[in-house]
Amino acid sequence: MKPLTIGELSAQAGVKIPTIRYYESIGLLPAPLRTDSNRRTYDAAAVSRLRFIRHARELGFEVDAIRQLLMLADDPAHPCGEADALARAHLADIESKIARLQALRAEVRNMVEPCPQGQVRTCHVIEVLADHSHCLHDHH
Amino acid sequence: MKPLTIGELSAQAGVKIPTIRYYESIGLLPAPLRTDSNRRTYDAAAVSRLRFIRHARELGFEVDAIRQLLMLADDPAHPCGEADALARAHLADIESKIARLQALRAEVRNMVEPCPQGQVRTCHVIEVLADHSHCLHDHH
DNA sequence: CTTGATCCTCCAGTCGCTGGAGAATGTACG
DNA sequence: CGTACATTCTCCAGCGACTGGAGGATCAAG
Repeated sequence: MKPLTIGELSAQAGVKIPTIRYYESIGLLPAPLRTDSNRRTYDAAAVSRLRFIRHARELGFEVDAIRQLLMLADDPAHPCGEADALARAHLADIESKIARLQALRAEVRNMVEPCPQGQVRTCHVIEVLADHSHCLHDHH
Repeated sequence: MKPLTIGELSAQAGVKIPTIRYYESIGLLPAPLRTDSNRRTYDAAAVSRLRFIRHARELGFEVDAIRQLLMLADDPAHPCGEADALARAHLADIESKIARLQALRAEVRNMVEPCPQGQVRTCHVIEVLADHSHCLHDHH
């Protein structure tokens, strides 16, 4: 197969060119071969790897977690438990984010709803922000 | 009232000292008076303002939004609609974040659950990440 | 008077990119 | 073959919202 330019890799994987170079610089992508004129050349494996990275990023995995997942993926004989543990930790993280955002939504709703569209002097939004005791919860 | 040091302000408002200086540098907090030996001195109004900022940050408002809210709060005769609009925009943002995280949670659950604890070769986590087509949705 | 806490400024780092400058190539058209 | 334009290269700076360290000055207590 003929090798790909960075632009083609970018198009095929859906990742911007500067981001590809950034991933290389932090060691997520291996440094590719270069042409005589110093341009990066990629093969199909690079497309897969970059898609893997992109997908994991879209799912909210941090770069360090992706680094571990890639190492695991590179070793097919490796027991699955570690990848599973990473994903489960990520799931727990997502769930706590959801819970916090839901509490937050309740606060902000409480802030917005009784606003009588008057002046700032009597505005519930400003008042709530100025005084924490108007909050539904105080754990934040 | 006797003025506060930056450390006292920090303790009373629950905001770290470097963060206070940072807020001053970006114009969220006005530059305070200084002692003869160049130390910052604050009054009770600074505590309120900083608490307002902290509270808004905890509720996830961005600094730019807080800047606007502060200007509104500083002008009691101002109509309430703008503060309300800011809060409502923020509410919509929170709701979309929750929706995205819930979709994400479904993906990651789908990734984790059927994992038979075998080897990476057959690991669902790795497989899903490597191939987007295993996803429940493809809008991400 | 000494010790340790607090404060000052400045600068660099965090994370995950993003984009610009300026130079060197590659490609397409006439 | 020349010219124009697209693409790529490296390096560096910036985003947001802090955080922390270095190195020095000053304060408060014993």
